[in-house]
Amino acid sequence: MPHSKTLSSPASTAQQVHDWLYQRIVRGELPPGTRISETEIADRIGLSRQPVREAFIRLAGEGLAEIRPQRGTYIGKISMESVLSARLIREAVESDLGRIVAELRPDLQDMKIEMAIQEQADKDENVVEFIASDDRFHRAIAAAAGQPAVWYDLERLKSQMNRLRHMSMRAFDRSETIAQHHDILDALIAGNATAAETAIRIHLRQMLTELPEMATTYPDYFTE
Amino acid sequence: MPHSKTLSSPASTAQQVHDWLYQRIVRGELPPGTRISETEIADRIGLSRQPVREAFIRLAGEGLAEIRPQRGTYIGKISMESVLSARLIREAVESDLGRIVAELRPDLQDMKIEMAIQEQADKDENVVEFIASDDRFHRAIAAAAGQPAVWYDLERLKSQMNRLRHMSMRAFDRSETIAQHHDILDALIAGNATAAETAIRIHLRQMLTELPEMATTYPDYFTE
DNA sequence: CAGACTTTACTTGTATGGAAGTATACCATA
DNA sequence: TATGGTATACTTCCATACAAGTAAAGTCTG
Repeated sequence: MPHSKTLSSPASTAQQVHDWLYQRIVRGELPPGTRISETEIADRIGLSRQPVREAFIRLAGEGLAEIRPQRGTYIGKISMESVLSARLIREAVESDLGRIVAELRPDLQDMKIEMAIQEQADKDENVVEFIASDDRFHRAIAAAAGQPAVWYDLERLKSQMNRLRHMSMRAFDRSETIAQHHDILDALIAGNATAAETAIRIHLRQMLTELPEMATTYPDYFTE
Repeated sequence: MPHSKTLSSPASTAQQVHDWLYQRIVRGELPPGTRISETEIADRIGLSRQPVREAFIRLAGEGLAEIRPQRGTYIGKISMESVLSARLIREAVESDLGRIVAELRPDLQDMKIEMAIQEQADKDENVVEFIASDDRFHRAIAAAAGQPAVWYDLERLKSQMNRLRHMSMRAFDRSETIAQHHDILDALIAGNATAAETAIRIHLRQMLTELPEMATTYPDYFTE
């Protein structure tokens, strides 16, 4: 859920449908190119088309679905271009945030905890939990830099990348990710801004090598 | 329009309503906090509530409107936090892009043209055209870096900032913006990566001084 | 058999009616 | 006058019906 009602509202039906589909898409349970239908989903969960339709509109706005009028709605394929764009943005932003954190030298207990969670999830081969912890690790960087709102913006871009990772995490080793996270955390704790920036840039460039391999393995899931 | 159907589709009614409202919001014609109603707008433009409603949903997804169930829909106020977040992201990303452009040393004729347009728009006090050219100037940086897709992502973040600028451009002098653009362009042409990064960071930090003044001038338009 | 046409079964888009909830004006009551 | 209950006029939400368009299967014709 990108920014689901943090509290109070019981969440409208349309919102619930959206969140449900969002999770399934990002986790790869609904592969790119899958056809989805307003009526079919509405019947399946016992609703009218209207709330389902509104969920589709939201998903399309997030770039996760493509509505082709009078033709059908499809789970959006992963745009190579937009993933590369999101990656570049993350590298630029998070390396800046890393410098800030290294200079502030705040408490980083949260990040240490996430490291432990990741190591456990790696042993258990629990991919979903591993990625969730990875997200929290990176979010903690923004929070430590005093810029928690930045993460909300990055999160939107990350949705496309997360779809990739749910596919690739089985193929690519998580141990390297963990090692890179350690490098980042060490540099932050040491208060070495330059080392932190370097470690973050290296970490986020990892995808540049993974992406082409993914594209050849699952060519149908990509466009461009 | 964020990424309106680039071609082909005659654009659905809902899409047209969305684009219409989008322009009015970003240009400040619909001030933050304004109440809008499905039925009222539908009646005014001779449509049913459905397409209007769907336009509202899109706008809410872009953070430009706030739908309060059973209470009403309002033009979103400008979140201080999210503007600062967007600003930080732009600084990080565009300074990286600036380094790339300075090293590539591509043709920058487009940007020179925009400079001329800005100077003319300044004389004419044509705020809308000035901001449009400003956008194209920054987009050209991304294009020159070989990363045109990055601009699409930044554009979404910029929508909030543009609302501010349409308000502030009358109050703040455009001449300083033009001077800073010249500094950026000079550094890019000279191929000086460090100077380009510095010039871009200075330019994008401008808002840090403008924002507090705006917030005290129009307190009702902001939250947080 | 090949090809153009027609039918048919889908799809999303729009219109409309009512359901559920909120806020305000009104009015009775102390 | 002040206060609390109640009707009323809104709002968005959901369900349903129909309109417009697409695509593919079937059918007729040469």
